[in-house]
Amino acid sequence: MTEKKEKILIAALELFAQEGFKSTSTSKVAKKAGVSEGLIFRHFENKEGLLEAIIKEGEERAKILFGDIVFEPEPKAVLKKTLELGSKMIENKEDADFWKLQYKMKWELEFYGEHKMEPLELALTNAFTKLGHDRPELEARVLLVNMDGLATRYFLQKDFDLGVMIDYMKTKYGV
Amino acid sequence: MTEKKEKILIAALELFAQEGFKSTSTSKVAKKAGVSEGLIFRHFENKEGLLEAIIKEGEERAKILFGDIVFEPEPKAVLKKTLELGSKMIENKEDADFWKLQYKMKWELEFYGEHKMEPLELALTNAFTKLGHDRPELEARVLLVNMDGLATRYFLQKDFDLGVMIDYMKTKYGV
DNA sequence: TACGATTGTGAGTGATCACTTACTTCTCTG
DNA sequence: CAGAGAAGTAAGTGATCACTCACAATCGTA
Repeated sequence: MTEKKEKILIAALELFAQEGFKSTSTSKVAKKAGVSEGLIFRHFENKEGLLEAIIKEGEERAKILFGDIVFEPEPKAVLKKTLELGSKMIENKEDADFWKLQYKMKWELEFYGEHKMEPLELALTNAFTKLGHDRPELEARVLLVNMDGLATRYFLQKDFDLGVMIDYMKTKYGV
Repeated sequence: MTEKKEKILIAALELFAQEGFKSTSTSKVAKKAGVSEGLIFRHFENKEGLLEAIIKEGEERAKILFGDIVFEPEPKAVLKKTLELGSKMIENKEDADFWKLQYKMKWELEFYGEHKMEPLELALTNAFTKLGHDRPELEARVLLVNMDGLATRYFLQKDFDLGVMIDYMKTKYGV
């Protein structure tokens, strides 16, 4: 990975997360990265290839984040860690940009990457089962739907206080 | 409102909801509506003016939907009707397109129309107060965040069963 | 029916899009 | 240090973009 290739990836992540994929021109990415436009197409097959490279890099982040939850044996700790995912996703600028891009792409490409969430959903279902819930699979889905709602609000509503909401939900779930 | 102007609005709503605002060209709208591209700019100042006209028309829908909840005196009925909003939003194709467009625009333009939700949030806070909740304003926000999550899933996840989720949440809230 | 206003068309406009090409500069290795 | 391959550039390419303009058809009304 050369220095300029890295600059292209970082500039593209930031711009795609801010303005969307289709609305960001390759010339804009090149300008922001401080390279010639042609270089983008030397390193990536096309504009979509650039997006794929960003997503692929980010999926490593997701594996680390989710892994910590999936292998947690204590059911209450599973709930706690899931709720705290929200804070972890935005701990630094590049992470926040990546997760924002993930949500943005869902709407731009109309594709919900449900398979990515499957292990998390299973871990939550398992946790709710252990905690004696009547409909653990629905309870798990409610929690995940809630997380989607929290992400929507956090990324789009300037004054939304994510911390307060997560704390409140923790007390609701008793964790 | 001439017949062709109406056709432009309907075609644009469908295309904007499907492919997004920026990614839909005016020539595509004209083709779908069966009119010349120039006519779009005779009836609307520019492409954004066309979008504004669609949003404005749709806001009447929102007022009707929300009004029924805001003026409901019985607190449990407020919760019930709020949860049932989800089903009402997608009762017919044009309504579903409009609400999908609303969510899509939030992400495309990065602007959460929080003021639109204010009366609903107040009504919910009031309902949770009457029902004796400790933190009614947070409880109201949790419910609205959940609705955002449900919308995200319904519009983006093909196999998402909205009815089951709404029914389950109704039992959770005891309504 | 005459005529002004509105509605509608189709062929433009320059700007910008993703991407290519011809070329130069750097870097690494035998 | 020669030379090959990788990295990088600048100036293009045709296609498509939002939008305009000159003109024609249609309409409401006096």
